[in-house]
This record gives sequence, C-alpha cells and structure tokens, in this order.
Amino acid sequence: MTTIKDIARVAGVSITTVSRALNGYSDVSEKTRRRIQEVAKELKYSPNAVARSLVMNRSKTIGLLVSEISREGAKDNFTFEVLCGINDRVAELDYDLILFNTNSAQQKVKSYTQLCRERRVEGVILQGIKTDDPYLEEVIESDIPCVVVDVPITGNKVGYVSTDNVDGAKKAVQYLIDLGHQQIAMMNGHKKAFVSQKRKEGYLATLEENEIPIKEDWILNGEFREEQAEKVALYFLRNHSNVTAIFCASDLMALGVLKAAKTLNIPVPSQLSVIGYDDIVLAEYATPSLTTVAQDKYQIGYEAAGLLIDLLAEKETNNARILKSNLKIRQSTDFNNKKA
Amino acid sequence: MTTIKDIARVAGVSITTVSRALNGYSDVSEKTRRRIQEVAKELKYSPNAVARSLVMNRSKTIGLLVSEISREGAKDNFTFEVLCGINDRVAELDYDLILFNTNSAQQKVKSYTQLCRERRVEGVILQGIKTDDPYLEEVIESDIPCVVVDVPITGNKVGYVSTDNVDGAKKAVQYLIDLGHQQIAMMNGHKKAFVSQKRKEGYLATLEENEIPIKEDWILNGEFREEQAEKVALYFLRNHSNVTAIFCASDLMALGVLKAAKTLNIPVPSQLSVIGYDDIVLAEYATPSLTTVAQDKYQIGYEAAGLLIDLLAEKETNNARILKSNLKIRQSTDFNNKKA
DNA sequence: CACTAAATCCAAAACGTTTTGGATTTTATT
DNA sequence: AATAAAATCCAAAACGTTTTGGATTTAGTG
Repeated sequence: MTTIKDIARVAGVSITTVSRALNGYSDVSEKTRRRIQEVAKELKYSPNAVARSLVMNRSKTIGLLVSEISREGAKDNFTFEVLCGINDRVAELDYDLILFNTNSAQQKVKSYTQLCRERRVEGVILQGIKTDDPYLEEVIESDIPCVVVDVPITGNKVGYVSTDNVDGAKKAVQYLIDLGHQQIAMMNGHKKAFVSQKRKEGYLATLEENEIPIKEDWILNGEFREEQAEKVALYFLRNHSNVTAIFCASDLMALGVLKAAKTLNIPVPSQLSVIGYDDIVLAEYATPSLTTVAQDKYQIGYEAAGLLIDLLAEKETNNARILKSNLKIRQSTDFNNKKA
Repeated sequence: MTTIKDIARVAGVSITTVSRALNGYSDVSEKTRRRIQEVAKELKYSPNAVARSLVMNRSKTIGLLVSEISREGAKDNFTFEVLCGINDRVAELDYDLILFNTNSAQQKVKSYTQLCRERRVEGVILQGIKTDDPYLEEVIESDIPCVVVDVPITGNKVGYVSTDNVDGAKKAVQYLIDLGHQQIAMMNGHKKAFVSQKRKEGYLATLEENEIPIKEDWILNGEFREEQAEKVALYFLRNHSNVTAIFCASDLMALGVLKAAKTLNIPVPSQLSVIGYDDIVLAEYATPSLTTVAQDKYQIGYEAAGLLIDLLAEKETNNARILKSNLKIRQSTDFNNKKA
C-alpha cells in the first residue's frame, strides 16, 4: 500500500508538498502538482482515511443507531426507507455511514456513547428508540451531536425530525367524520412512543371539535404489533357492535384489525372503516387496500442526515424539522352504512 | 477526550503499561492493572479506535456495498433482511459495518476499491450486483477480501453465498406438475442476474424430466420488475389461453402476473396457478397469497458476514456457501382445472 | 543590479495507539 | 548471600497523514 512518503520519494519532493499538492493547496506550483498527481496515479495511491482522521480529528463518519434492526422490521419497511434516505443524503455530503449493532450482547457492556466515542463518529442518528430507553438520555447528555427521529428533543447539537403526528391523526379522523362516522375507536401503539401520544392527541382533538363524546375505553393498545392489535380488536369488536370506524396508529395494527374483522365476518369497509398510519408497502397490497396517513419515510431519513451534518457544521438551522403527512385514501374506508 | 497518556500521568506509570494493562497482557501486576482500570473509569476513558486502526493496520470494519439501495428496494424486503443478517453476525464477531453509497455522483469518480482502500475496511460484502457490473471484476481482482451474494465467484479470499436456485426452481415446477399442470410458462428476470440463469435451468430440467416439451417463447422476461412482468404477462396471457401455470423468478413479478390475470378476469388459482420466488413479505399478504420458493434472506446475510470474517482470519472454510430453499404453499396454486 | 514581495518548498511536530527490546525489580534457588 | 529466573515496567519507534513556521527560490520593481 503506497503512502505519500513513497510518492514524495519518487517525485523528489517532501511529503508536505505531496500532501498539499493532492489537497489542492495553492502553495505548490502547477508543474510539481501535476508530477505528483502522475506519480500518485502510477503508484495507485489511495489516501489513508484512518491516518487522516487521527490527525484531523474528524472521521467524516456518522453513526446510525437503530433500536430494533431485526427481521421484525421487515414487514414494516419504515426502518429501511429511513435508512435509504439517510444513506443518500450522507453520500451527497461526502460522509460515510457506520451501522451500530445495538441488539447484540455487546450492548450490555458497551453503551451507545462508548461506541460512538471509540469509533470517533462525528455525530449519530437514533431511530426507533423508545422514550424511556436509558441510553437515549445518555446520548443526549453526552457531547455527541445527534438527531433522533420521532422523539422531540432539542438542545445544543441535538435535534430531531418527525412528521406532524397531531395533524396526521386529525386528517384521518376528520375524514372518517366527514364520511358520517360518529362511533370511532382508536387502536393506539404503546405509550412509550412519542408518536402514540401525538396521534392520540389528534384523535381526541378532532372528536372534540366535532362534538363527539370521547370514550376512554375506546382507545385500545395494540403495542404497534399486528397480532396484538388483532387480539385486542377481536375482543373489542365482539363487545361493541356499534363501532363503525377504527383509526389505527400504524398500518401493521390496521392489518391486525382487518384480520379480526374478517374473523368476525364484519365486512370492511361497508360495515367497518379502518384507517392506518405510515403507508407501509403492505398497505397498498392488503385486501382491502388500506386508507392511511402517509409519511415520507425516505424524506425523514434524508432530513435527519442533513440536519445532523448542519449541526456538525455549526450552521444556523432549525433543530426541529417537522414534515407534512398526507392522507392516502384507498379501499378500507367508506361512508357510514350502519343505521344509528 | 482522555487518552492513555492522561491515564499514565495520573496513575504514575508509562503509557506502555497502560496499554498493556487495559489490553489484558500478563506482564503487568494485578495491583497496577486495577489502579489503571480505576483511573481509566475515573477519567471516562474510551480507546480511540482510529489510532488503534492506524498502528495495527486492522480497522475491525467491513464494508457493505449494495448496488441499488433505494426505495425501490423497499417492496422487496430482500435487501433489508440480508442487511439484518449481516449486521447481526458482524456484531457477534465484534466488527463494525460501514455502508458504502454506490448510487451517488461520487461513484463515477471513486471506484469501489478506492472506497474500500481509503476506509481501510478489512473486507467487503457485495449485494445486488449484476454479473456485468464493471466494478464487480475490479473488486474481485483487487486484493480486498470479499464475499458476494448470489454471484458464484470464488478465489483467494473471495467467496459467495447463495441458495440452490436450480433446486428451488425444480421444487416449484415439479409441484405444479404434480398438481396436473402441463402448460407451464416461466416469468424470468433479466439475464444479467445469475439467479435468472439458474432458475431457468431448474425450470427446463424439470420439464424435461417430466417429458414436457419446452417452448422457448414461453420463457418471458419481466426484468425482475412488477410492472414489466404485468405488461409482459398481459400480452402473453391474451395470446396463450392454454397456459395453466406460471412460474416466476421473483415474488414481485408474480404480483405483476396476478394483476395481469385480474385485468383479464382470469381467476387465480382456479384457472391459472402462479408461483413466486423469494418469499417477500408481500407474498403472504397478497390476494391470493403467493405460493413461493422461500429463501432465508436473513441467513444469507448472516452467512455472508460469517464467511467474510472466516476469510479474513484465514480460517479453512468452504468459499461457497449454498443455502437450502423451500417451497411455501399458499393460495395462488391449485390443481389444474382446465380441460386439456 | 539591489531589494522586496510573492511563490514555492520543506523539516519537524502532532494525532493516540501498539509493540519492540531491554532495563529494573522482585522472587526463588543454591 | 549470591545468583538465576521470573515478574514488572518503560523509552522510543512506528503507523500515515496534516499543519506550522520558516527557509529558499523566483519574479517584480526601481
């Protein structure tokens, strides 16, 4: 592996000059610069990023911490699409991305911050982390710049990106109401997720605005899991035949509700309307296809990476980036056909 | 950021001793080792992996090159699941994973090998690369250890992992034949993919074994894309009403075929059986759900990472790891109901 | 031509580790 | 007590870059 020393030797100059020539400094004549470049190509030189990182104290690397990067996440293409967005933006800005494994045995012994510090990443993106994850606090309090997706934290060198979950939920519920629904339940995710809180907020606000009485026991907990949602929905639907629509805080849970309805022979959407959240790939292919609040997952990742690198560059920027969401109307919703 | 120098200073020993104490060498007394460890904890020391890489010439990092890591890949959760497998195995073996962006403008100017060399990754995993990708050859011929998924290349420090595609195709086609089908078309992917060749091989072999005449124009090219497959299938089905089954080289293309059949009002599976390949998440949720040749995508990634690290360690191993695939029978296949 | 300014170059230090080869101290053996 | 062996420690070099501060050469000016 050739180094700048080798180049210096054969080009007959000092290593300083090689370094400065290759890095485009002005204090080297065009003639020698060209010679050096030729020699470099000749010797198949590629710079050693490790050595460079060491001396410059900048690794040009950002870390990605995904809380639950496992096959479970495959149904839910959320993680993957965010990753794609991050990857693309990071590439554009000439950084590299290092994936931290957080589900291995290692995790118990090495904390996030230790991982980050050891690898000298310049910043880190956190995804899928629960609000009560002890490591979340740790990272925030460390001096490592970070941006987290879907948890609203800001601070010096810490920001977040999310979508407007209250607004998304409002759009969904209002749409149901506009279709004539009055008996609307909500299948929420676990309370530890910030998005659950916000979507519930939107649900409640919309009911109030429309003067529909709120029933606390109509807010179910599907834990963001399909099977759990199915089980809970099964029980709920059996005992509340008057419900005409269910707003779900995730598509996966909506699919669970669909299954429950099928089991009970409740036709969707004619007797029951179902709305999901996220617009995962499955939403489009399910039968009936899911009406859902779409989030631009790729954009979330793209913005997260951009924000982080802005933070690193100390660029003046808004530490909170909130994206719009929009309702995608498909087959799982319809006018309320039940007699009141 | 504290260094071993700091530790040495406050512990009153040399940096050599600190290094050797922290790394568990035997030539340091238990007493001083403990003191050093205490001081290290006290000062919140974390080792600088960059500096270590430089001197040891081992980065403990492997690179991942995914040819088409973009939202397109989201439907197809293949990429993601492989990634999960890689990530897990890499974590177990205490390596880190760095993602290389190959779809940016950068790519044109920096080759794969340059990227790898700059970052001093110890090895690299290539996924989704086409057999005619110029960079493929480049990486193989470089001295960088690598394993590629689904392209059969071996050599010194290069290996691959794949599933037995001939066998998988055979299982699928034989199953159709056992159901009474004789008029079986194949929707293949583009020829640049190794798996296309093998799946076709299995298709042809099975027909021959069962003495079913082969019709070359019954082998269609869906380019591994849903829309393309739909278009091609539409045309084919219109002109060949005698076909009773279609074996597809990917689930995505099978979904395209399903759509075409729907458009033409051909009921699946009663009038047309369809088999896919891969077992992506959508396969289970499509209507009708897809019978398919399932590949353990997670395992592919897991094996790839394991193989690469074995290669790095110069461990004696088989450079080709072929996994089994198995037929998952769902709703898109049925007995041949057409009159001959 | 003499002098200054600009252009071009370079030696050495620094980044934070690991490792080598030896020095010093302690322990064991006679 | 003298010696050998073992245990414990350390100074210095090395990894491949960038950067600092200055040295040398060239060009420009009167």
